[in-house]
Amino acid sequence: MRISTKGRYALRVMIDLAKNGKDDFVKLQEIAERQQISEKYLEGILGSLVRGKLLAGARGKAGGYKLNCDPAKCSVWQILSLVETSVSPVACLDGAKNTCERAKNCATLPIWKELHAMIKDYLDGVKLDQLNTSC
Amino acid sequence: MRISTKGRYALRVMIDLAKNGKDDFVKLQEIAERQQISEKYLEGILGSLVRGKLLAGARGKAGGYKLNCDPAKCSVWQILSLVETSVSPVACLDGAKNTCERAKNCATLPIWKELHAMIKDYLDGVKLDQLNTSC
DNA sequence: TTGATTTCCTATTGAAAAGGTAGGGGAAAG
DNA sequence: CTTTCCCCTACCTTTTCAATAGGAAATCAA
Repeated sequence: MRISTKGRYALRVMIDLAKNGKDDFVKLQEIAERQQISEKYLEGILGSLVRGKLLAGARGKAGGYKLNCDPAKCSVWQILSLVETSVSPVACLDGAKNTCERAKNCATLPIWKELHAMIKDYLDGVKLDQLNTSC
Repeated sequence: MRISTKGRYALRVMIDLAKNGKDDFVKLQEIAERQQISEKYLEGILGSLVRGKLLAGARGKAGGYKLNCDPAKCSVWQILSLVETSVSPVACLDGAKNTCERAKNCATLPIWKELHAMIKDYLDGVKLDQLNTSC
């Protein structure tokens, strides 16, 4: 998988909120400004994170976004899964079942499968609270 | 990194030649037919592998392509590096030095670096002769 | 030395995905 | 009634992917 801007932005925002949004809701505008990301673009990314329950969104005057997960349990993999269009190294591993007709006797498939598992395991092991939130 | 068709084709061809091209040169046409890949497209991929010394190419009547490396030493990583436009999970790790201005205090960079190292190590550990050349 | 064969090299094309931008309508909270 | 998220559609630009086209250069055999 190639990490797109969506994934990188999402991760940065989660780190930002782990640091700056402990109690109160933080406005989209504020996050966007601090992270130097277009408001409108970020809106879509935050929407995915809210739908995925990693963030809580609140409307109205004192509204905004807030962490909705334990930073010690929330993994990089979880975050990326919510915003990336694909999280596998090859397209044939994307869906629930492999639709490639070569799959049965594909000599390279086992490599991609193991690679995918490795990446998932690693990123699932890195939690939000292990990341340097001081910068 | 997302593995593109170039990378996957290259790997399949290397496996093919490890099996079918032990001594003689094998024609492009023959490889393309066996692997069901467009001749012209494959030509470019094979060119990269030749320039990278993993294959030997010979022109003329009895020409074609042949393995130019020890299958016990040639790794998947080596092959992919020659044909993929990028082999890192994020763009900022692509060049020799990181040109991202956020690099110095980027909280996420260490993750991408380690992820990249993991992927490289794994794929560098898988050699051509460990792959199932029977299918 | 001519002509067939086959790789080598460069350019071009077409389609899809990435990375946004713009706008508006609705719901909820204060 | 203002603020803010929420959700949707449409549009745009750039880059990458995948593939095609055409010819030059080398090899070898007759």
